[in-house]
Amino acid sequence: MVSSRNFTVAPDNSSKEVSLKGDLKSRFSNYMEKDSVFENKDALTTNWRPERILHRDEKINNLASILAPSLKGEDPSNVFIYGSVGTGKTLITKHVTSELQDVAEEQEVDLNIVYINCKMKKVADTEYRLLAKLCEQLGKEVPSTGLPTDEVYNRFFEALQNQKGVVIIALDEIDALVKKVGDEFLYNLTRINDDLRETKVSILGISNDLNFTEYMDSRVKSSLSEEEIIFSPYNAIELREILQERTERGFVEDALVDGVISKCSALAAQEHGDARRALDLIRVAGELAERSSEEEVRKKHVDKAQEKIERDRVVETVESQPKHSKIVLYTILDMAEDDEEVATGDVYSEYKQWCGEIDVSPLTQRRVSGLISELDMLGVINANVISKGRYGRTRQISVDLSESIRAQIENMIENKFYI
DNA sequence: ATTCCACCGGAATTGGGGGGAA
DNA sequence: TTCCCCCCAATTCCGGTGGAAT
Repeated sequence: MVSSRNFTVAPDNSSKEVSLKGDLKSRFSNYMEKDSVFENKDALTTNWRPERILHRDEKINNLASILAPSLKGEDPSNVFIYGSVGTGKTLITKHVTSELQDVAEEQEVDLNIVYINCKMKKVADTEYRLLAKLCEQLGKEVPSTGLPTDEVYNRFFEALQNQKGVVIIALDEIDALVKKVGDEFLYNLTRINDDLRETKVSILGISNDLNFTEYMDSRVKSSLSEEEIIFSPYNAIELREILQERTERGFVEDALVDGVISKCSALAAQEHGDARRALDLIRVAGELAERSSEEEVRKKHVDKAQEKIERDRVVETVESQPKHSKIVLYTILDMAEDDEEVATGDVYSEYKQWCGEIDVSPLTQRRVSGLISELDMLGVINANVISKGRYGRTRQISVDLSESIRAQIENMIENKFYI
């Protein structure tokens, strides 16, 4: 703040600044005047709610009819929605619940719908935080830490008692939370109705994992999946229609060269029929076209977009890893350069060497082993446990990153540790 | 059919940092 | 201030285990 004030007031060498400012100004105004390929970029993001939702009529009706009893003050059955990423689960849930809410308001029915994404880091990714978030949504603030979980649970209960009517709790990405903290909280949630008088709670769980029920206690399973809706992936044709619809809103006319939409849908269809991916591809392709001052989005931009999305994803995940994870990754990158595949033990001894050089005390092998499997799950490296018979079992670690991504990561880590 | 390596991976625990409430 | 809580990385302990070698 201080420095910016100094900068604008500085009286001397003003000529330099003026011209600099002028440059910047003209650059900004150029930017403003330049014909954008985008008409409304929001329409190309996943949280945009299109007025027409394609290829999901059946699911919408299905969910609507399950939740409808709430308008009569009856508690709807608990629902479980399954489907892999980008199949429209969240979109449909938000759509149906907001319509439901509107009708409830018109009819003056007591209905409260709470939507929480359980994967939100530091927000709803533990039992405590989920309950705290639920309280908050029901209008009862709870400190973000400090209290015993029981206490938060009590406050949540009180908040519910003050609601009256039906409360629908939508828990998105619930599989991630259960895998992390177990299913006990769900058991409590499903049984909460037994103790409530005026309020009725029903739960709408959304899971990316189709085999998720296996992680749950059978009692929880049966009460939670009174109703189930399964979302199957979109095929390439459906994806194309969805993109067609969105791009009409998102891009200016004729901004897309023929075949660009098909290309995006085909690529996304290959990757499990993921509509989110398709949208990301075409949006980023547009951004790249715009950045290189072109007025049309071409197929080459889609290729670049795919590379950029992957690079951003990897760089971002690596950046958010703890210190030692980065060091471990660095040693793996270094070793896998000449050796195709490396074993955990090799990585560990090399890792200890690095730690010595940069004056960091090394972690145990157990921990490093854990870090390696985390990096594997994050899709940064590949690791498979194999048996070398007489010579033990270990992970076979390999790196399958494009040269540019790899270089960028190595650079980032080197800068961080002055290697 | 056994042996036995070089780890894997679950579980329990710790320790330091977040923060209540009284 | 004291005592309690939660969170997360990390440690300690330890019971497995696939399959080449014997």
